[in-house]
Amino acid sequence: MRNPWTMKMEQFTAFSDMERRRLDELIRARQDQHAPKDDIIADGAHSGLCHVVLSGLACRYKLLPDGGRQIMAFLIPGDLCDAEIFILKVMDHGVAAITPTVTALIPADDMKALLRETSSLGEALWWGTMTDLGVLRERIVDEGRRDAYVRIAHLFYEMLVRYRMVELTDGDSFEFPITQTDLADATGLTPAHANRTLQKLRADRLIELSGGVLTVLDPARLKQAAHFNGEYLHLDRVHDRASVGQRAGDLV
Amino acid sequence: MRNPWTMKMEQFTAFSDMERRRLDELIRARQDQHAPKDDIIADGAHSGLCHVVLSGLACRYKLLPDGGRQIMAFLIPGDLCDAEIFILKVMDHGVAAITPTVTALIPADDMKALLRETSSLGEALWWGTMTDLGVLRERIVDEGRRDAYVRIAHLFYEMLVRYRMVELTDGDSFEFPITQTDLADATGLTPAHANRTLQKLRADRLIELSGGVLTVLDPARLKQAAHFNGEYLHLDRVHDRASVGQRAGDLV
DNA sequence: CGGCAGGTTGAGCGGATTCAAATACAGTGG
DNA sequence: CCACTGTATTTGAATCCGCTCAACCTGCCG
Repeated sequence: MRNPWTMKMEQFTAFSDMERRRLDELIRARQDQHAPKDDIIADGAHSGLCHVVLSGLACRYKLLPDGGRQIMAFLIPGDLCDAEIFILKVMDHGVAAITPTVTALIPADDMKALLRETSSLGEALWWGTMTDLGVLRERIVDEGRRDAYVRIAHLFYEMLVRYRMVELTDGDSFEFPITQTDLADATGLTPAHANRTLQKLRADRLIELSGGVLTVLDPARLKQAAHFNGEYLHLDRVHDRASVGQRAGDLV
Repeated sequence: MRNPWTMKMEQFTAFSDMERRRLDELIRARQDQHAPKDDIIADGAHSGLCHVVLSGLACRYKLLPDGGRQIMAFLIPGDLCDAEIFILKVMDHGVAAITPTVTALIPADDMKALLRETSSLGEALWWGTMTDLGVLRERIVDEGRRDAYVRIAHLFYEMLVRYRMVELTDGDSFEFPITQTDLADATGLTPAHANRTLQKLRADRLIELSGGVLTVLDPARLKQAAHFNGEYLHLDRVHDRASVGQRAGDLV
């Protein structure tokens, strides 16, 4: 059982056994637990530590002067929370746990040392960052030009692909325990309207969402409803892995 | 007169004279001109060349199945169009010229060679990428939680800061020759509504926009109206430069 | 002069919001 | 086992921001 960080990066690059062991060491050395609603990284912080989500669910967010909140990204196992730590002084947003979340803490210096040793990691980090950029751009299209129905459908389909990358899907189901308030904050809707739209998706038999588990009933139809085109996730370089499950690349 | 790329990166890092000369060489070696509406980089392309905007105005965009367009970012002199070229197979969006635009073409291999020579450039590229991420996140807040008035005000104030970084402002004026259609596509509004909102901004004496020149009449009030907090641009590490003009950092 | 792109304006519509109240549900303590 | 509590979800009605679609204007250029 590989750790989700390595697993995600192997969507793009191939590590040697030695590299994999080094990554496992980094992940195992120091970990932290976070309760729901707690900040994993506070806005404005700079700890010198890199955070990788190992289990649970977290989000990047910004608080607004009027008390509102905008969730800019969901972070699932395998995701790096703060690539900016290498270069920037402070975080320009916060990262908070949504469910109980375990993170690995990696000293920035250790990471830099490893980056000098192995170019695969550098490439994988660069790939991860470029993919994050792609995801953000897609979200801008969502909020700018797609209505609530398509927007939520798009988010759900993207999450299906991302969870499959780290082999946390069970068929077309996966644990995604967000509240409708979270969903509203992520999509730029009000909770009331997110609720109504969710009901339409359920009525159309595209998804089921209850008990914190999201089930995609018809991936092909959801993909179509979401106007989803997965190029922005850049899974086209996935190399063959001895994976028992389905491959994320098949969804894009 | 330094080139705008170097100038922008020097907001963050300090180059030696030798590094500056090498950068100038790279910029001068090969350039290209682009007419308005022409693609500088097509969606799906992969040329092995990096593009840096030297003059003019361009945008990142995606076309939608219904014929709509979403502009995800404006690219001004000094901006790198395609950092993804180092690692990804294809572009997941297009870059098009808005006005006649001159770009420098840098072979990815030359760039990589220079990256090995000097760590300053690597840091500056990483900083640029992290800043791009920050800008995208801020745009998500714009479209998700701010109304048309604040959204446009925010865009204009951000552009003021960015233009000042590369010393292309004349006081609080700068050339920003976008059509209202472009503005609408960038903010997720319709041209009609962008027009009405623009008129409110003019009526409130916050800005003037005509003849392709945007003048910020009252930076402090515009900043307030835009709910602008410039942390996400990460100008806090700006080192002292012998700049004759105003400093972008003063605006954030 | 005609054509065209960009800008402006108006009327009517609708998706999403606001605000409120009702309902479901899990956890907790009596 | 059942009230009690707090949180999440659901529903309703009124309202509004921004959209649609259309017409009209302006300046520029061939």
